[in-house]
Amino acid sequence: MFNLVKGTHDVILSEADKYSYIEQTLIQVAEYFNYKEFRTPIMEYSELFQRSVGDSSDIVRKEMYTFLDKGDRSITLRPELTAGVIRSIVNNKLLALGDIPIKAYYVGPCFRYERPQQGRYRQFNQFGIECVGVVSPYRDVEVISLCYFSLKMLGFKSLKLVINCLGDDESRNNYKEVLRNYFEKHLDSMCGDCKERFKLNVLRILDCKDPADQEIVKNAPKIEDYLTEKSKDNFNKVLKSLDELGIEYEIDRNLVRGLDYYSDVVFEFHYTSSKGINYGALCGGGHYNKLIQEIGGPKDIEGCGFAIGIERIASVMSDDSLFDEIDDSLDCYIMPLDISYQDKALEIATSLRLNGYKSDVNLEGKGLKGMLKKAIKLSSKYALILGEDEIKNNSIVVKDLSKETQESIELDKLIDYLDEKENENHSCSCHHHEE
RNA sequence: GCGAAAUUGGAGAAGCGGUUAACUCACUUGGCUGUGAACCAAGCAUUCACCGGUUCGAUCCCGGUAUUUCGCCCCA
Repeated sequence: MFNLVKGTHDVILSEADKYSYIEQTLIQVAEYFNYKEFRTPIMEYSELFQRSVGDSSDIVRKEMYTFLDKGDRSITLRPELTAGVIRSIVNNKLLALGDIPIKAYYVGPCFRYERPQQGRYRQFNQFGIECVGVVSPYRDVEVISLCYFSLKMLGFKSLKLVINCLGDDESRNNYKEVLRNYFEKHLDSMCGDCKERFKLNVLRILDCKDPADQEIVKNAPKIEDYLTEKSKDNFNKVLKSLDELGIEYEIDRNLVRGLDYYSDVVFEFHYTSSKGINYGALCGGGHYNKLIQEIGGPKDIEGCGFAIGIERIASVMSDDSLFDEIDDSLDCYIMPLDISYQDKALEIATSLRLNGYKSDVNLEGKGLKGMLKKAIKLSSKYALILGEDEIKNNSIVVKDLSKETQESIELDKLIDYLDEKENENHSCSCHHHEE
């Protein structure tokens, strides 16, 4: 027996159904917003992530699966999908076609060397979108609302949007300098991580959870006082538009997010269940001004996107019972009572399948009782019994497992019979609804 | 990377330094030779994550390894 590699998990059976359901729902919403699918490689050159995600991020510093291939090239299993998608947009010169904006959605596995926990794995799946070529703050609103509707579609009721504005380059550079001056005075009393953050990316000190440091952060200069007019104006437009869309938000001036490429609008959606359990952030994203250029694309093209962890969503949805019953029932279960009838049973199954009936055949040769049990276990609507008499008369017994009735039907008329029964069922149930 | 706990059949799960590893469910077979339940009978862990140590003897105690879970860190 082999153990799973630490932090990996099998997604199988009903768990796989859940994942499909989540992904299909997300894809559907993205397509309604006119986003197109992008599938990029799982491996990229390491430098791509160093440049985009940023050397100061924890992802690059300690969480990447990086290795040398046989040609001594440094390869990394993607820790997130934005960088690869942007690279692909740049490499394929999509921006040169003047088709701005490029609206991309993506789903797939990502890899981070982290401590695994419930709903958090080293190989995990992300869904996300990127809108590249953003020239209006309302694009940011579109991205946020797409995210919001996706979560609503999945059944999350009480969502809270947490939002902040990091400003454009000019705003941020001004602000960073002021912050550096401020924190420099307090640095001695701050935690080791913060000392490191001070050197790498001073903004991330704002995120620190250490209570003592939070006190210092409280009195730190605020980004809102250093935003350029343009950044401030854009952010206000975004907020106003969110009001109009009825998306409730809370401004958190310390929301920074761990990836270095964000600028201007950054956001997260937080969820609290009806039972009052706070699950924290379900997804996050934001706007980026320089990322495209950083990856070798044209200057002054901006983008916006967000990503959702499928594992995290599935874990929260399971915990909060947000999954509807997923129907994996069977229409027909064919039970040949003797192995010599198995080929006939397969023939019947094929005909049923071609006519749209999800069918399975018992080829394990149990007794009739055992086969019936199996049919029930598979939650089949009908059990089709094929025995000596039926073979002789070229017929089959159709047993309705919910009604506990059965009839012997000529094989030629089997499909017609089932069609009729299905119609009856439908009209029957419709009748009930009308009354 | 740091700290803590856990790991017993297909599943849930008791158990104790000493040879039948309880109980429940599921499953298999038969009673019932072509019909779902119930009942009855029998079967279902040469083994308690793995490796080593202590011991006359280890599922139990000790050490190591693996994985999982929780917290930190972090992230979405």
